[in-house]
Amino acid sequence: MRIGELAALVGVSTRTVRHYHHLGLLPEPVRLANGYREYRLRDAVALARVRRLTELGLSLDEIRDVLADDRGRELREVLLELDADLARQQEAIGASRNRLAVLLTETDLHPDSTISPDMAAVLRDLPAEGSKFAEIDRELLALMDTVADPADRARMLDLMRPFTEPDALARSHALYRRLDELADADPGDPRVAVLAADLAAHVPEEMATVIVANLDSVPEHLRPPGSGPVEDTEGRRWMETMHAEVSPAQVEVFRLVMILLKERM
Amino acid sequence: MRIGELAALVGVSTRTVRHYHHLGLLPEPVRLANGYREYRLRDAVALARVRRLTELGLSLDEIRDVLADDRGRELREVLLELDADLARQQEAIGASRNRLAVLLTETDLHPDSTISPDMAAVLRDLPAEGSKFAEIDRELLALMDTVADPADRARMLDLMRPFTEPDALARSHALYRRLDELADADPGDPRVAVLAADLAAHVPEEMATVIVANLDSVPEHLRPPGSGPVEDTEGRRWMETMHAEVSPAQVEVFRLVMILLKERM
DNA sequence: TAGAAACGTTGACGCTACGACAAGGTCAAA
DNA sequence: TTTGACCTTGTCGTAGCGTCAACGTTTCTA
Repeated sequence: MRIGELAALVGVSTRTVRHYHHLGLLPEPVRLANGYREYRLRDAVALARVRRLTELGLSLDEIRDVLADDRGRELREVLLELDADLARQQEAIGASRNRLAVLLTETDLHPDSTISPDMAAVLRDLPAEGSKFAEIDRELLALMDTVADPADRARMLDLMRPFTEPDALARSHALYRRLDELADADPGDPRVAVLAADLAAHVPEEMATVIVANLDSVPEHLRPPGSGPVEDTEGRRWMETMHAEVSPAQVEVFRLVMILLKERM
Repeated sequence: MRIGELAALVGVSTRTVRHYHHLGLLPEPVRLANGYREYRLRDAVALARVRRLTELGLSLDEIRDVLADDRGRELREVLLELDADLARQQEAIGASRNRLAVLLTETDLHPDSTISPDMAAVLRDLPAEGSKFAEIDRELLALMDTVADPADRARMLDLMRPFTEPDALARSHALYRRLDELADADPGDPRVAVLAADLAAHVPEEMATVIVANLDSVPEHLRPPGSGPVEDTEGRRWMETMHAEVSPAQVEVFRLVMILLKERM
């Protein structure tokens, strides 16, 4: 029997047979005078054995180990491990399909599959309307939605709910507009302190708690207890990471908001 | 934001980020004077988007297509296809686990996982007892068990059942011994025709039917209607492929058996 | 009997989605 | 000043073969 017949008999390619020779999974048979490999029935049996094991999901390395240790509980252990692995895969696939099912039912409304439907609803209720800072908030929300784990995500959605009510929404946009107006202002501008107070008042109790609890993720220069105007570079760089050009006055607003929220606790 | 922060924020390695740049999944951000990449929030959002899609099981190529065509039913089609694919995988894994479960309960009795438990039982009932031809039959059975599809496998097991009865077994071994005895005999030996007749008589009706129906898988020189002794090389090479050294007399026995089975129809 | 088609041989590169180096340059703290 | 934690590009490795390339052998056909 030559390599093509053998391969056809067992249902693999000749390349596969040679590959198994190369890895030592299948002994090299005798060669004819012309250099062709000459196989016998036992080779077909051995090859079929290897195939069965691969179809069970064993890696070729594992198969080599099994064939080496030949017979014994070694195989049993490998199979048990394999079964556990397959169980995990099944779970993972099931989870993926669940997410897919949700996406597929919602994808007509929101063709962006990279955010959850719940968050998509929130984002729809919080339009940016041309404000740079509103856009930042939207991006932050989208990011946290994809990055946070499900529990945090649910918590965050809870926190955002108050902002989707109509009059809260109107107030938000007024505040965004006042922030945008400070683009060319000085940090000492009288509007800064007023806006900071209004912003802090606009933050619901629960969200304020969360913000204060996470103050250490805010750069040093924006954090209370600090006094005096923010040094330009540091806080500004952080804010600009958030994608927009930020003026010193705007940076100062956020520093004051942080202080006010902290004091409210 | 530098690459390390970005990666940590989204939960991937820096290598992954650079890989996505290389594949064009993520735009290269501006470089600082020192050559470092400087990221902004939008990059984190984009990266998180890619991650979501990979976690859904899309390949990076598919993601690039989705991002290029951006928005639209394109994505929906990909997701539907993906879901079908995952369903297939689930089925395949389920089938594997079923086979594994069977194997794991039977593996104590038969530590060879490459043959089905049913066939293992048949092989246990058909010991070779030192006969070369019995060994060939065993190997053929093992091979067909791993290569054939389930329906054929079940059919084959049915066909083999008569041979596992005690007195059929005894008769089989007597015949195997007589075959072995012809190792050095001449094709014209008087025992040849007698043994062929006894062998043919030993084959149950159903199996004879199957053999005759598949005569075309038997090499030319062993097939009826032929007369006169088999030409040495062809049939012999085929028999030897079956792993044992075969004498011309033994080859002739099989040729006669084929003729007798055909006549019986 | 010649040529083509269908086999066989070895060797090398390609594919996925990065991980793990190497061999450097940059930057902040000790 | 040195150490350590970053950053840069580039290359090799992974699993299980598919798919050439470049060549020799066998077999069928005109």
